[in-house]
Amino acid sequence: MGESIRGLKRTHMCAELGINDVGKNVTVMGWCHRTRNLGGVIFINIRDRSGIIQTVYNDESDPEIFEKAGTVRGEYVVAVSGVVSKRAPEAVNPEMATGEIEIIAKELRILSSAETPPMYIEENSDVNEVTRLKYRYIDLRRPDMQRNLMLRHRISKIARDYYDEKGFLEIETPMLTKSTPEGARDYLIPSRVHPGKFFALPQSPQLFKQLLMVSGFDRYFQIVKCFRDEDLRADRQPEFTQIDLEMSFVNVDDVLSVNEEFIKRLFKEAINVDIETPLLRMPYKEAMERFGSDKPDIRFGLELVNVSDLVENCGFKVFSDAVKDGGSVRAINAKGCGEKFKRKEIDALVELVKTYKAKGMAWIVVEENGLKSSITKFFSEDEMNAILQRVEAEPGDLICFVADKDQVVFDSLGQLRLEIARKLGLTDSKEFKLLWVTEFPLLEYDEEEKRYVAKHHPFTSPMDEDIELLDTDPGKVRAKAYDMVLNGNEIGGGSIRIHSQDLQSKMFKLLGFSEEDAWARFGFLLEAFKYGTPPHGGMAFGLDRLVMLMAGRSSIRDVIAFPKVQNASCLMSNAPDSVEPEQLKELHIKLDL
RNA sequence: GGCCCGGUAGUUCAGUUGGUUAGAAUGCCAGCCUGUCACGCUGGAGGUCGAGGGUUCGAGCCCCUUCCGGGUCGCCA
Repeated sequence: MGESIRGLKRTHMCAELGINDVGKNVTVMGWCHRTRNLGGVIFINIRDRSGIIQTVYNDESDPEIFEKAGTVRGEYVVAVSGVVSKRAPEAVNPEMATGEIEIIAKELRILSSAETPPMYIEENSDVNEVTRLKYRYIDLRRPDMQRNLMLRHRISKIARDYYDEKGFLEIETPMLTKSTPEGARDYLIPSRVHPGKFFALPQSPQLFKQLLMVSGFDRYFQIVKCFRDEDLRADRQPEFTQIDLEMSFVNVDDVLSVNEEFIKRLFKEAINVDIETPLLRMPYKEAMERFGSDKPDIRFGLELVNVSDLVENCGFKVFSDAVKDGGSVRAINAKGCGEKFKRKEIDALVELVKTYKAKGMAWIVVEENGLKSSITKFFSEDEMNAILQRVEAEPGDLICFVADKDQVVFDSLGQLRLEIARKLGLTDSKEFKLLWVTEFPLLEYDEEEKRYVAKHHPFTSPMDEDIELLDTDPGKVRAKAYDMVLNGNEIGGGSIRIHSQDLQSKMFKLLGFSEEDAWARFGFLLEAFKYGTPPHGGMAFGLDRLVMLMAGRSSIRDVIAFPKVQNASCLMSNAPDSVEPEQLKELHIKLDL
């Protein structure tokens, strides 16, 4: 049981106080961060979300309050009234924001006692994530977690202000929507009123925001939860938040410029980082060829080099066959790594590329007086020299090759490039390199389903100059689609949408939907498009990822108050959980486990 | 669904070739201490070694199964 707060009013947050407040009577309230009992004097550090301040209790001057202070334990919630006083010069704590002052306590109330917490309340504590998430409310007391969520708030606030100023309206779209089988798995919600029928939680407000364009709202945005029932990753949660927006009467340039200005302003106002605009724009094809990724990390080089033409007729069948089978052979020159990396580390890189379906990785260590490699014997001296020249090899370098289908080569070397950069310490989380990746392919061929699927979504507009290819070579069609990429992370993406019915029908046909299928799934949108549709397009930012990167974290769980763990459950609330048979009966659901 | 890593005191970890009563630090409790700030000193309590089974004279350690967590591949229009 705690004491009453009656008669006390908080005057300041702990860390608001400073040297200018000396002499003032103040009241602070917060958690006991730490106590130091020296026998005749007790110090209690009080913590709230602003920070920490030291309060002092003296046996001689006030025995009653001193005795009470002696009973205070960690994480007790207390209210302290007293006088702000300047610390003696030798007692100043330069490590502390409020280290020049302290509160000489006149009144102490214990508002709530506390059991010993299951973890330390301190910056960057490396407590097991199970404990952190089970007791998330305590984990969130840690100063770094509080900063993360305060940064998240600030980012949302800046987004609202910015888009509001640019004429965007925040309009809510439904959470109970219709399942659309394309794309990610939906979270389903059974309908009590309609036995056997289900709502789906939105994977994104895509269709609704397009309808808002049909309605003439012209510019829409929303900070909105989205849901995807897929497996989790360090940067993927089943429920996540997007800054979602859509604009009418625009082309690609219009969308990119309004959003890169947002990012510029966001970085400046939230974390005081200057971003140069306009951002670099790189076509998808170039990103793949140079970086092996559609979300290239351009903080460092280590670019891919195509050596296919040099090895097409060489004696090393792995290389020559790859080229003859329509694939390629590409290399990364890991500068200086021939000297730095031990044989074991190189073997680990070989294992890494195998994860991405490469059958292996050939490598050459360039030494002062020769080459160390198992593949040199397959090449003539001229061939080898041409390769070394192409990759600009110098003594000390490690040259890594992958030969395979282009997609495998890109995937594996793209990941290899990131791994080498990490090992070399080239990825500074305080450095922010942004770019747009543009001209994505409209379609991807799905080997399993034996048909084309939309790379972005089926409403994405093809590029005007490629429309004719829709009939002849759909795989080559580029889309008016774009991603914003930050340090190798996709932080946002969008497209100009199709607003002509003819083109939309053609799209559905390409994707293998019959007219009936298309209408069954997206009829309300197609119907709407009949009644006057402006050209429109938009994008969405992944708020969680954006906050994560701006906070310098490597998991989005660190910027989400109550995240799910890898099996999509909540360790704190134990959701999802079973329900009463009556609830299922009402929903007309029988379990088949 | 696959692969990799992890689970030992409240917390973070150590634990040798399988061998006595499973240790350290920190936290917690008690006592002492009037300027500390990760206060200090002294003492104390605290363990289902994730769970189950097996091998063995003997298992924290070896084997099998399983649960939990993390990373990742697949998946994520």
